[in-house]
Parts: sequence; C-alpha cells; structure tokens
Amino acid sequence: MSNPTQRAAHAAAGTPVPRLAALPTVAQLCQSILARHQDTISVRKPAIALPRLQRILETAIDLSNKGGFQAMSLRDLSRETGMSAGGLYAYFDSKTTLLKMILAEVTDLVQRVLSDPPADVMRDPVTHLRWLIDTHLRMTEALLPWFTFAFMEAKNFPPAERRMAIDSEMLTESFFSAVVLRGIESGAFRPDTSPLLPALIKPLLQEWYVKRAKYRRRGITLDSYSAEVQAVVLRACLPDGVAAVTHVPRQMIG
Amino acid sequence: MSNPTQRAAHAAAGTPVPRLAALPTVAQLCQSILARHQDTISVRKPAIALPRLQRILETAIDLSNKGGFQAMSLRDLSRETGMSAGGLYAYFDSKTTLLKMILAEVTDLVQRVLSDPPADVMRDPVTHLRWLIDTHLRMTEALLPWFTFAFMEAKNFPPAERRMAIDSEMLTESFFSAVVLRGIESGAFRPDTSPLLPALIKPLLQEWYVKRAKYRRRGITLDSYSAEVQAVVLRACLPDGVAAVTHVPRQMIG
DNA sequence: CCTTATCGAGCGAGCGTTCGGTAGATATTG
DNA sequence: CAATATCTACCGAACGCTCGCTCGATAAGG
Repeated sequence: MSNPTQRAAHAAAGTPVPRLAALPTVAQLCQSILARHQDTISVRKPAIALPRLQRILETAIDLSNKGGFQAMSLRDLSRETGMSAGGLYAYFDSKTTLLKMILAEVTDLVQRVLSDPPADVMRDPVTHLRWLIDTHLRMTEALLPWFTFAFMEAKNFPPAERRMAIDSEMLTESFFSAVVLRGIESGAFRPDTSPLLPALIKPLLQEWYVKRAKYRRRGITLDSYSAEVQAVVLRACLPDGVAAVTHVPRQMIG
Repeated sequence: MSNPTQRAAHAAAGTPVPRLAALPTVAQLCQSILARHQDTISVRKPAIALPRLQRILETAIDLSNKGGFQAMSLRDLSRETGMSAGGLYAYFDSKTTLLKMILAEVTDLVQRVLSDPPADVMRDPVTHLRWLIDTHLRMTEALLPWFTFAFMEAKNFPPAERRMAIDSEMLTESFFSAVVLRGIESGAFRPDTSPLLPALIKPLLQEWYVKRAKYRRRGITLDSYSAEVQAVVLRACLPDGVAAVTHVPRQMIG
C-alpha cells in the first residue's frame, strides 16, 4: 500500500475515518469565555460565575434560535434565567458583547479542532480530507445550538463582527484548500480537480446543522450524512475508477 | 445517440445547456404582487401604485439586506423612499405584510420557473438536471437582492411564514429528486446514486447568491460556478467513466 | 367639490441600560 | 468568638429613546 492511488482507494471504500477523541463540553466553552472576558465580567468567584454564565449563554442561545438575537429582549432573558436585568449586566456590559462572546468562542473552537488532526490522519490527503469533513460534522452536531446561533446571527452583524465571521469562514475553507492541493500534488487527486471544490464543501457541512430538523424528520443519521458528503466530495477529486469504490449503503429517502 | 450512456456522456462534456429565454423583470414581479394584494393596497390607480410599490419594495429589500428586516425601521423606509409613514401604509397594512409580499412572490417565482422547462430539455435526465441547476443559478443572479432577502429573513419568521419557506424549499428539492429518480430508472444515472444527492444540491445553489461578494472578489463568473456545480453533481450520479468526460476549464483560485 | 393619495405629529408599548439599594457572605477587630 | 465593618452578587424601578402604527389635516386632479 505505498502507491497513492491504492491508498486512496482503500481509504475511500467506506472505511471509518478516525474520530476526534473528545469534543469540548459546554462547561469548558463557558470557562474559556469567562477567562477571556475577565475584565467585563464583574463576578469574581468562579464557583458562582461559571454556572451563572453557562445558564445565561445557553438561555440566550435557545431564545435567539427561535426568533433571532435581535428579537430576544433582555427582559426575556431575565425572565428565563431567573436573574434580574441588573444582575445580567454583571456578566456583560452590552447586549452586543453577549453576542460577541458566543461568536468568538465558536469561531475559535472551529480553528482549534480542525487545525489539530491526529498524526496518522495527516499521512494521506484522502484520509485527511475525510477527517476534516467528518470532524466538522461531529463538532457541529455536538454543539448544535451554538453553531445554529453563529450561523443565523453572523449575517446581521455590525461591520467589525461581520468581518470576524468572514475571516473564520475563510479559515475553514483554507483547511480544505490545503489538503486538496496537497492531494493534487501527491497524485492522490486528479490534477483537474475543480479549484472551487473547497468552497463547495462548506455549504454541504452547514446544511447539516442548519437543516437539522429536516434530516431528523427523514431519519438520516449523522453517520450516513457524513458518508454521503465524503462520497460526493471524493468523487469530485479522486481519479476515475478509484472513486467508484466508494460505495455507501442506500438510506431512507424522505 | 440513442443509448442513454452515450447521450449522458455527450451532455456532460461541457456542452452549454439551453437557457431560460426571459426571466421576469422586477416590474413584472411588482405587478404580480400588486394584483395579489388588491385588498390591502388602497391606492387604486395602477399608474401611481405600480412605480410607488416598486420603489417601496426595492428600497425595503436594499435596507433589509444590510442589517436585516427587523433592523430596518419604517422611518428608514420612509426617509429612503421619500414617502411619509402614513403614505407607506396605503401599500401594506403591517410591516409583516410587507415581508410576506416579497417572500411569497419569490417562492412563487421559483416554482413557476423550475416547473416549466423547455420541451427538448426534458428529453433526457442529464440535460434536465443540468438545466435545473443552471436555471436556478441564473434566476437568483438576475434577482439577487430578492433572493438574498428571502434567504436571510426566512429564518426568523413567525410559524406560519416559516412553514411557507420550508414548503418552498421542499418543493425545490422535489424537482431535483424527480429528475434524479427518472435518471436512475432510465439507466442514465448509477442505481446506487445517493438518495441524499437532491438535498445536497440546494445548498450548493444557495452558496452562489449568499456568498455572491466572495465569488465576485475571486473573479469567479456565474458560468464557471454553474459548470463546476454541474460537474460535481454529475460525478455523483453518472456511471463511472461517463462522468470522466466532464472537464471544466480551470479557473482562478482565490 | 368630492374623491383619491399623501402627509406628519403623535400615541402607547417596549427596548437596552443604569443605578440606588440590600441581603448574605466574608474579613476584621476587640 | 462575638461584634462590627466591608464586600460581593444581585435586584428592580426608572430613564431616555425608538419602534410600529394611527388619524385628522391637506393637497391635487377630474
């Protein structure tokens, strides 16, 4: 198995790809946010601040995910968290800051996770590409409300935050670009692989968490969705005849 | 050229696909909206109502596309259109109605256009599928602000309008489902073509108008984007060896 | 001169945010 | 260790402002 095409064919043949051992928990995300915003959060004792902040953020995300961030009033948030309006302002100095906390943490998480694949994954581009797809899907699945929030709210941002969202998206795409280029150079991928392919992968990954309800309704599992996207992407870049090996079992159609 | 595989290979080989002769103009969309809302629009003379309504809708869409529909106040709309607050209410009875006018027209347009392909296009599934992709892209390109508006605002709807948006999306997918199924039955597509493929096409089409600025910045034309999406989709469903013929010239990479 | 189309001051509601106040935990003192 | 002083985390009424929307006044055309 030293020749790239053989390796590619093997990797594409429905083999499971290595998975990220442990995704961060919500509590860990909140701890990171708490650390990053020490100066704006006036509550000093972590034993108090951490659970409170987590409750505030999770409630804010839930409320925003039905109706949008703008439509969520701080009175709603106050009622739902059981804290007073003034009490909330011990954890952020403006509603916009609340939004920035969440968004920055999500974009940071994506970078941390995708930039650190297991060593054995990086050995060949096919496995690396499949790992990127699968890991991105699993990450969004585990933190669905957070990614839904980031996706839905990034559009209506003030210029500064909008820029942040765009940069984050470019970064994600660059992970895919890099591995596709590496694959072409090593001969694992077709030399005429479309340069647009990395840009086209992102919307296929977003589709999973944006339309989560639809796929749940149709009984599509994360595993099958991941496999299908991998198959479509690999067919777009593997040499002909190799891609053909990629067979994914037929699933229910909605 | 009577055998399906030969036809498929021919159609896939970078041949241009027939294009829709004439897309509706903005004025025609507004006329349709005016007719549909006779009862809520109090201005009777079409010579006055039509240009005013068009100005209101185009301005509302423009303002909403930076900052979101909620963030656009009727005072903004009043200032930008040059009409008074009361004057605006001769054209809609609530801000929500204004939103519904636009959304209903867009979803209706998609259905009208996609359900009526030229006769020669329907003859083989490959051409039909390519026509659906290309036509959808061209339609969104011609009415970019309208589709951007519909996409960005559909998420934060009250339940009734949300249902409308979901139904519209399902309908679009059903066009792709139908032609893929037909292609499998006729032998033009692989029998193991993923049943998820129709669902995956939609986000690839949305990507074009949602991220329009990004592709403009990179110098990607509609023609090349359309060709790339067609190539990716056809590779996912054509028999192996046939798809290989689909070669699209390499474009600039960003 | 009546109809039609438009104007724009103004209404009540709800928004994000502030701030004086307080209960309970914690530290300091005799 | 009790008494006192201080601090921490939170409360909730109130402020200034903007919102969607209304309605009597007004202008223009046939």
